[in-house]
Amino acid sequence: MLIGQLAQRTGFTRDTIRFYEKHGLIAVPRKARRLNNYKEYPDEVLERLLTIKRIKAMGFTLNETQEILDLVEVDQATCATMAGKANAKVVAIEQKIADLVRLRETLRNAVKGCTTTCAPEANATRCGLVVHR
Amino acid sequence: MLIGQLAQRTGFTRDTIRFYEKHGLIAVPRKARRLNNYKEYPDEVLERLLTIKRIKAMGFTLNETQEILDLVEVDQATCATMAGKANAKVVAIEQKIADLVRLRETLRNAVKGCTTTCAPEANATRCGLVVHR
DNA sequence: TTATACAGTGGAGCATGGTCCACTGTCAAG
DNA sequence: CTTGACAGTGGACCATGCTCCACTGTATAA
Repeated sequence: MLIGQLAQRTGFTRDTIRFYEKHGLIAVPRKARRLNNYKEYPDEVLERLLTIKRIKAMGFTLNETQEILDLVEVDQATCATMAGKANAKVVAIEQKIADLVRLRETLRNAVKGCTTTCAPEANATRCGLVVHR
Repeated sequence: MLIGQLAQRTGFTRDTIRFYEKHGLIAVPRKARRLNNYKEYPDEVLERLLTIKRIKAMGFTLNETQEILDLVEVDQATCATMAGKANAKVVAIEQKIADLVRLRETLRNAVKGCTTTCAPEANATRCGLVVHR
């Protein structure tokens, strides 16, 4: 199928698909061209793009996605390997969540300190939200 | 003081300080040069950098930090304004946290589905972690 | 015939926040 | 007098993931 079809069926834009192609996440066989030089994408590319979509939706970067696809390529993407990668990602996500929660508390405390020590129209340089006390 | 001192006392590297200078977050008066052309940073710059540090630590981007500093500049950084910005940031952070929590659940479910339906050495294309079922 | 929508390529640009580099000048110690 | 640490400038480069652009070729319908 042509790239437009592929775009429609994967939800990726043509530009994105071409971007992935440039970066080696997908590839068209050199001979898969129509007479007019249009690329004829085989169905496996559609499958692969849907796979990329799935993996990306799980929070993996394009590089990580690439690695995973490489493992699939050489048939080394075992359940244990993939579960391990996914679990590592869970840990990373939990770290990020913890960081954000801490940040949120910092902000909340700053707001509290500000609203309890100064009037709304007062200059915020006095309440610790802008300047260190 | 010279940039080295400033770096030491703020924890920013010289490069970062110069980067901030290039981007207008700080500025040295055009005349604040020693005879040897070294910049003589007034104490206000030190204060300003520490302020930047504080604001950044609250999760604001450099652009947002810039905006806040601009408000301070024209004395419009009231407690209400600042508390409002901080609260908006809290909301944004909570959105991010919610996204990450959902992502974590997606991953956990994927792992669970994988580990319950296939043996560790099995090919992960069969368990939904790589390919849509 | 011409407008349009599609296809191809290569490369620039965006946001974010620095980091590093080359090349030059200055100053103090040994 | 040389060495080293510091200062200055301008600009390139990094990761991330696209997005857009120019320029060209092809297919189709009015």
